[in-house]
Amino acid sequence: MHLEQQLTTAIQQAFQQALGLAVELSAIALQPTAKEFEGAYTFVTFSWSGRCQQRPEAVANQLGEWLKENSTLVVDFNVVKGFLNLVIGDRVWLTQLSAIGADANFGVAAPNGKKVVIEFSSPNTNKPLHLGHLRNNFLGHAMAGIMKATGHEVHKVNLVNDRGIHICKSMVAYQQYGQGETPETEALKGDHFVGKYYVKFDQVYKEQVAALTKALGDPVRAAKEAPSLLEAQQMLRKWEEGDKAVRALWEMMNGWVYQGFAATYQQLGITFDKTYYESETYLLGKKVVEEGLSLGVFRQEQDGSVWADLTEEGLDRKLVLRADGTSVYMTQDLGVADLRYADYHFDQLLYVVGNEQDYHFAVLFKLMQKLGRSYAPAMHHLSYGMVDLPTGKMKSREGTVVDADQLMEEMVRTAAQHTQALGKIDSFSQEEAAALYSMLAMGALKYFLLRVEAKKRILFDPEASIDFQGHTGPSIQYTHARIAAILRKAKEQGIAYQEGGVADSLPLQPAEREVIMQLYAFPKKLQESAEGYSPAILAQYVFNLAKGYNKLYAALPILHEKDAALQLLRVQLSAAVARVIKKSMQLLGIAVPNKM
RNA sequence: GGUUCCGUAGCUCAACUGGAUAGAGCAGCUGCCUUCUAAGCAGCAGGUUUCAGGUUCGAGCCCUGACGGAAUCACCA
Repeated sequence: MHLEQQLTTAIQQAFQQALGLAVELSAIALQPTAKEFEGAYTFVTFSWSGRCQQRPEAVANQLGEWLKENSTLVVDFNVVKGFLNLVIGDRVWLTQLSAIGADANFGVAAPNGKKVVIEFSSPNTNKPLHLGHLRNNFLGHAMAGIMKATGHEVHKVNLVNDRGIHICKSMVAYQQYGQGETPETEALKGDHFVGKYYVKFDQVYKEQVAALTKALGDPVRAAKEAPSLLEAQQMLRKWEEGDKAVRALWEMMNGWVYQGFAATYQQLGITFDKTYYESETYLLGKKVVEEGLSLGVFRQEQDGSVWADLTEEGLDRKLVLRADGTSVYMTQDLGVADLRYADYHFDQLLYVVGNEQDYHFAVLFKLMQKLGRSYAPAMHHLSYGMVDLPTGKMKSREGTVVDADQLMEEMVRTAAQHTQALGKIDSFSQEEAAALYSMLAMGALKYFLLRVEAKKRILFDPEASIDFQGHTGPSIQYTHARIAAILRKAKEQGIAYQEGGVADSLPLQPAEREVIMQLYAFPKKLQESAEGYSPAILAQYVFNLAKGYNKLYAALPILHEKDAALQLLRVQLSAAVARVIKKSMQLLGIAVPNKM
């Protein structure tokens, strides 16, 4: 049984025996003891003072006495005001370390039979990925790992936004200005090649609007009637009609983009179990709209448009079908939700989408509920803040974006410079070195984006490059490499260690105890991370673990320890830390090296 | 204007869901590599947690109201 459970049960008994009070187990909460006091767990007695008719200190003292006397876990206690600090015996911690070592899958929960679908990435096929997309991808991928490790059956799905007016804009621009160019002739990655025309369209469009505004004296009309826009709209209609030439152009350009995306995903280390395309799903919602009409959930206006009225729920009126019968975003999402459920019968459906769509999802979930979908409560929006620049929001059309491919390239270069300057990997082949640079670059980037709580916006200053020192991915990766070196040497020196079988009668140094406690907290942190849909919790955890280990590393000899039993213990402890660091980072989507 | 989210050290972020003297990293300053990887460790300095009230034994966290920032409220996606 878990230590904390054992302790709360013991405290329950202590209340009964020492104070004659029957207390519910769920009412007893423990917290970690603050660093400046002795002890591992703290029970706060202020709120019990009334029920016990005694001062908090008195309650704490009596509970403490009883626990020290009767609990095998508690070897000592101290009371500060209403805080009862419980000291757990070293034997207990060593036993736990032994158990951690013996469990090859420590922290990973057994399958719980719950099915989770995580939708993330969902790129548009008219432009390359930028830093904001990276946050989405990393969050989705990390959540998938975390949910899997907490026992869920996880399905990662991508819904590619491959149709619509924005795609047609790139197509129009290419048709007019492309002159037979291809990614090959221009030596450009496919997504960047297509993105170039999306930007080109916007330039042309703006010039036309400006000219037209002068001619008409009406900026609103000009914005709607600019020839390039009309062409794009015309192209969208042709696309929907299935016009052969338009479809061929569309397929060719999307094909280029997919090639580019494949390379980017490859470098990101991100994969999907299934990819959906909007071009195949955008019509699905129309049936749901009809169903909603017959149920009275939606209402049709004179002009034929269909609306949902959510004013009673504190939301607004929302369009679900245009007057001309074509779909809007919401129409599509209604249909796709049903499709997801039909495909997976999920217990949870997680949408990783930016907070600019908070309202959209609030409406979507409410509508699914009103439509009587049993799975409506299982839908959740993992909303995250934008990645902003000092100059404001990133805008693809205006070219004010931090391009993902370019950023990764720069970071790989920086990683290479750092590594070469330190000169610790001279024995590496070119390929090995390149793999390491990439691993470190991605570690820095991913950790940078994952360590911040999802809902907060991130400010990224392109002038100040992402660090490789301090509270960063590479510093955690470094800790792993350090331990790996120790373990290699231990083997060379013939120190035969098994991770289980830790001697339980050794005295522990504070640094060792601290690290064991941190290791022990891993499953709990993982659980919190999953329940809170928060990779940041795991990211913070693994940094603290690495920091705790580095402290130990600086304070105590490991292989140089003369006492064989202590030496063995420290090697075993090191091995366990390496394993948990590796696992945590892996769940976050970050690889760790054995040498750097 | 309505709704939602955010506001913590010069900067970037934590704070175990209401607990003890609010902690890390970066930047600045001081030390530590002829013992295991210095991408590390030890230390100094840095705070009226935006402000004003309230609830509570106890508030960065909960409530009310200001102030500042962001998103959204489209027959856009």
